[in-house]
Amino acid sequence: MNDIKQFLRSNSLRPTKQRIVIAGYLFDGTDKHITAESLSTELTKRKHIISLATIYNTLHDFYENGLLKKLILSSDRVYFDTNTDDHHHFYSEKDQFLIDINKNIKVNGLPKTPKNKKINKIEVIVHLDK
Amino acid sequence: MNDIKQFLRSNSLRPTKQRIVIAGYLFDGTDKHITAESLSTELTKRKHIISLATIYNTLHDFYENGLLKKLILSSDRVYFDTNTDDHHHFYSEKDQFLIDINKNIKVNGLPKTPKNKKINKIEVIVHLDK
DNA sequence: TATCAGTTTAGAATGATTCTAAAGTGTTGA
DNA sequence: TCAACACTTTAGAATCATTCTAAACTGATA
Repeated sequence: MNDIKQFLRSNSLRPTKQRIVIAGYLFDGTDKHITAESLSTELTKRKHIISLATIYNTLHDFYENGLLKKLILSSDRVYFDTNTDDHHHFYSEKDQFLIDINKNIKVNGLPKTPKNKKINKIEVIVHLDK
Repeated sequence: MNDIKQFLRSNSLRPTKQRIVIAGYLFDGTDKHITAESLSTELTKRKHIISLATIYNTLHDFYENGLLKKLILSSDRVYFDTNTDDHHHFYSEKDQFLIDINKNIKVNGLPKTPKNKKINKIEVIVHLDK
């Protein structure tokens, strides 16, 4: 709990009740893929009632501070990933199925980066099913 | 024009006025990345007034019939790509910048596909800037 | 050319996300 | 310890891409 406060502070986030609860859940040591909706459901299940607006704010704040990765996989919801290491994903739209690929993937044969641009990150999505 | 009609028919799409216009624009030989909005703007510029609903319907129909690729890159709009070959993309969210990578990319080191799943496609997105 | 299934369309509805502005709360300095 | 204020939270409204509805229209067929 004080760990969490310190953790938030060290990421320039004021440790409010809500952020402490959310961070406590998200960063419990197990990698998680969540959406605003799924996070809200999970917190409610644990008797922590936090408004959706705050959940959106918090996910955004955590993302902006590098505590979460944002995944754009579907047009109807945004996923966040608590694993912020460089990694990739298996994804099944049909089954809402999302698994990290932590193995070291190599992408070979990339052409020259467009003029005046820098590569920020390379994302590999392995789409399953159809 | 009759080419386009045949083209639509051969893809089990009834060649309506609107579809002919849209297909004529989309499949003119040059690869295009479009959104419903950008397509609407482009058609309006060419004096072809087609309702947004029809534009959405048509993009969806073309996609369902394999004439377009769908690209989920941003949470606030869906891109379609007239290049349906296996290929990848450079993408800059900041600049709404999207370029095909047609070179042969190889992704090495993928782990085993999850049980009972089949790989549908592998998508590589090279994110530029930040 | 009549008929009808497939299409188009205006306008309403949807739903995730963002915005607003008012009330609440960490933090800081004295 | 506490006043003061900047930062947060929140309910509810607003936004906006996309989908839905159901009525009018049209390509295909016989």
